[in-house]
Amino acid sequence: MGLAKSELFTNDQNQIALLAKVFGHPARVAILQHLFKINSCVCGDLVTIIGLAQPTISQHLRELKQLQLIKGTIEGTSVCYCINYEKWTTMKIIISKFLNMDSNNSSNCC
Amino acid sequence: MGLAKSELFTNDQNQIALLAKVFGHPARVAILQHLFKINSCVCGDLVTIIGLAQPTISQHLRELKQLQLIKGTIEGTSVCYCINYEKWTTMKIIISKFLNMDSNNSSNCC
DNA sequence: TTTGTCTATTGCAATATTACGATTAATAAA
DNA sequence: TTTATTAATCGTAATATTGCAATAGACAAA
Repeated sequence: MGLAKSELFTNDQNQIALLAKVFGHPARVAILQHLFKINSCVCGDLVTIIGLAQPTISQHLRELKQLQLIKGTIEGTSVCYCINYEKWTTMKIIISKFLNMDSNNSSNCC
Repeated sequence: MGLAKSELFTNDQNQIALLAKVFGHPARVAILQHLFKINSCVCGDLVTIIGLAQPTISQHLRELKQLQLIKGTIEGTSVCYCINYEKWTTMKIIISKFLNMDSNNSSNCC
């Protein structure tokens, strides 16, 4: 079907999946890593840095923007992107909570 | 295309994406949460718990097994699944490192 | 052996994702 | 105004994902 049956799952489970999904492509990982590395806005040169076509990068940026993990500011003809640190922190709390499930119990039965 | 151009990215970026992808579906999130919750093997009742058809659950389990995040032990006619704590820890280190990129620099420019 | 139970696999339909060429929209510069 | 630059959107092709019915395979019990 290609469509997840999200009504079967809790809001928490759906939210974790939604956030994780955006990290599920190396281009979006690379974009985020670059934004953190330069620690300021990136205006335009992401296409050159990543190596994918401009519409493709634009599509990946839109997905990151939809989850508000990045912000875009219009600067003349170009657009400057940077990390939305507030949302990044919120996301990190949700994902970390999920990843640290093992801290309670760590006995392996098999 | 539907196919990521993984040759454009580093091994690190591809690995992060690959791991994140498996968490990008609420059913797999729910399966993992259940395995941690009961803290022992689950033999067979995952289909009842999740509410998806048996072949669908089997498919999700296979993806989790491929990344070795879970282990399956044959127990008579049924199969018992449990968390692979070692691999879980390895995965957690990789993802956490990625998520904590913001700890170095946290000044927002826009 | 036969029957029942449980899980994996196969095959397929519906939908999603990825990628990019072509185009559009917006602004800056000439 | 015209031209150039930059990014978003549209349209489309190729591939991936999700979900399930049907089937197969493995084992236990009768």
